Amino acid sequence: MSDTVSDIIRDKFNVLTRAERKLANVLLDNYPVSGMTSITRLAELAEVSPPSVVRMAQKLGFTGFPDLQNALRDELEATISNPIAKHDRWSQQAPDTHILNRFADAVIDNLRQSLDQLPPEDFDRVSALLADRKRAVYIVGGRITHALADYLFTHLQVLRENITLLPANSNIWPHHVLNMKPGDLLVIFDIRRYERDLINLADMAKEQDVEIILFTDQWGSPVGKAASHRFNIRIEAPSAWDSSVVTLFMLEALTAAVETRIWGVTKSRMKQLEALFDRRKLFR
Amino acid sequence: MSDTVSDIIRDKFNVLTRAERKLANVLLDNYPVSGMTSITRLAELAEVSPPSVVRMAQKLGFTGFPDLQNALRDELEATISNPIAKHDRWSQQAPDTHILNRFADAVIDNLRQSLDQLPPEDFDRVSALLADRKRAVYIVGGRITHALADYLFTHLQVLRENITLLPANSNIWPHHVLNMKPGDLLVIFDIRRYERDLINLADMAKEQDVEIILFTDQWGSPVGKAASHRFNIRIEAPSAWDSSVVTLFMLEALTAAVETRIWGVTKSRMKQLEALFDRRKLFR
DNA sequence: AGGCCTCTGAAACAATATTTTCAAAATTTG
DNA sequence: CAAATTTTGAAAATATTGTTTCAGAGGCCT
Repeated sequence: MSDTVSDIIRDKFNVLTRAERKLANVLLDNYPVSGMTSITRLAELAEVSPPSVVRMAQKLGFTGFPDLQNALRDELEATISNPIAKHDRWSQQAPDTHILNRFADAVIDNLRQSLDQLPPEDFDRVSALLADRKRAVYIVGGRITHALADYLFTHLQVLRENITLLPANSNIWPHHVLNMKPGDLLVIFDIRRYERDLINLADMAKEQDVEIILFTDQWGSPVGKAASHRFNIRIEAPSAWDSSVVTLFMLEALTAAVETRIWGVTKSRMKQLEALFDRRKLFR
Repeated sequence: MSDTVSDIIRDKFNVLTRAERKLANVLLDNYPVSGMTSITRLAELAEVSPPSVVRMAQKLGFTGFPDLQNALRDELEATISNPIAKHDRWSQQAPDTHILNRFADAVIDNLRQSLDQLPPEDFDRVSALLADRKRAVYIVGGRITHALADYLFTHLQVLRENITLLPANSNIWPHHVLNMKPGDLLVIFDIRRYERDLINLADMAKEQDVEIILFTDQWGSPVGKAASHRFNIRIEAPSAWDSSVVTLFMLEALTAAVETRIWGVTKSRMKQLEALFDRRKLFR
């Protein structure tokens, strides 16, 4: 890799003129952000004239000031960007363009950006709610997200009692709303295309003072208005569909957090479950 | 201290328009360096017009684009000049030890190792099999993996005809075996604890010359003996359970690969599906 | 399906930024 | 010390960026 701008400046410092050295000092001080202004302000800052800035840029080997500025920005980007985003190839054996690698890129990007947007306190608040055993939990998904709802249900059900998975058929949702008490939780999955029935359900539940936890995409389902907690998850993928990978990630992390909070309860439930399985000889 | 630009963007994300959201995404991706270019290049990057950039800047409360850019630069300076602040953006929000970060580490590790172990040719062979419309596809999962089976089913069903999801109840599996013809495919999910009924099912299917595709963990389900294709996936997680995230990743990548192979068929099926949905007014 | 409304980008325009020119100031050299 | 040389910034020229206007596109509602 070639030299950084600061390397070049230090290299050529002794052939710089008085005005140019003033500039060099300003650039190196608070590097490289100080170089991210206009040539005019940089000149003012160094108390030299704009032409001096141009001359120095050219002396350092750039075609002009914008060229130097681009170099600075690229360096900055390399410094700041996340190390996890920088990988060579996921599957060393497959070419970059193989769907596996393209998918891996997309998913990691989604993960990084989703985490970036999620304040940990929000996450903690939701895990606390789910760990509150006085609150019944209802879970519902849409056409595609039904499998995710199912997954969360399967896991939460082991952790604690009072978990209900609403059926796919929306006709009988009102029956379940009937059972909901104030303070209960309704976990809704709604990813574009947003489903009409889910909005109705959310509104009905809201009227009963049920707290709604929503998993949606970065654009945000209209259910968001009724929700008290919202996870906006990036779902982009090199495919005709969206990716649910990061959503599943959130569910697992959430499950793990709840598990930690009520480990006493969970532990004894898991033991009991083991015993039941043993009696049925379900596993080998 | 006042809000950062990224806070403002997230706050107002739901009142942003389509073009503005594209921009917001570009800005938040590689934040805040991506905002340090000219308005023209930023617009190009987000594939919107320069005026949209100005409008968004004003919507966010700045007088214009330069004003927003100054705010970004000030933030950048504050971040960089503070030696204690980590440049790692994940940990800016959550400490390293937060379950979210630990989970993310684990998942990325799982992904890397799973991809390393998977010869791309194997992956391609399986996607070719699933794209072969002469073969019927049966899908079955266990207690935990049932949701994954469901997910694969939902997606494959749109791609092509002749997909069947076996019910959770193993009593009626033999009925389905009865229908399987030589060359048909049986996709089995079996992750520890391996389930007894799945082995029986695999054996029965094998006797009918059905090709078995197995998704399992790094230790390998006993179904592996009967399987002609096997995905060994890392499933470790900082939790009492295993993680299904990478398995879901594989399913999505596989779906995307199949989709590419039979795009002609898939496209017309998707169109038809859209029309059916429209008639039902399922979505808003 | 049609009308209303919001959103969007092309193009014109305005404001800056960057570069060039050139003469004066500073520095070096004999 | 004065002439030659280099360096410098004011000002003009040029290039680019940022903003406004406005007509048409596209979405949303009835």
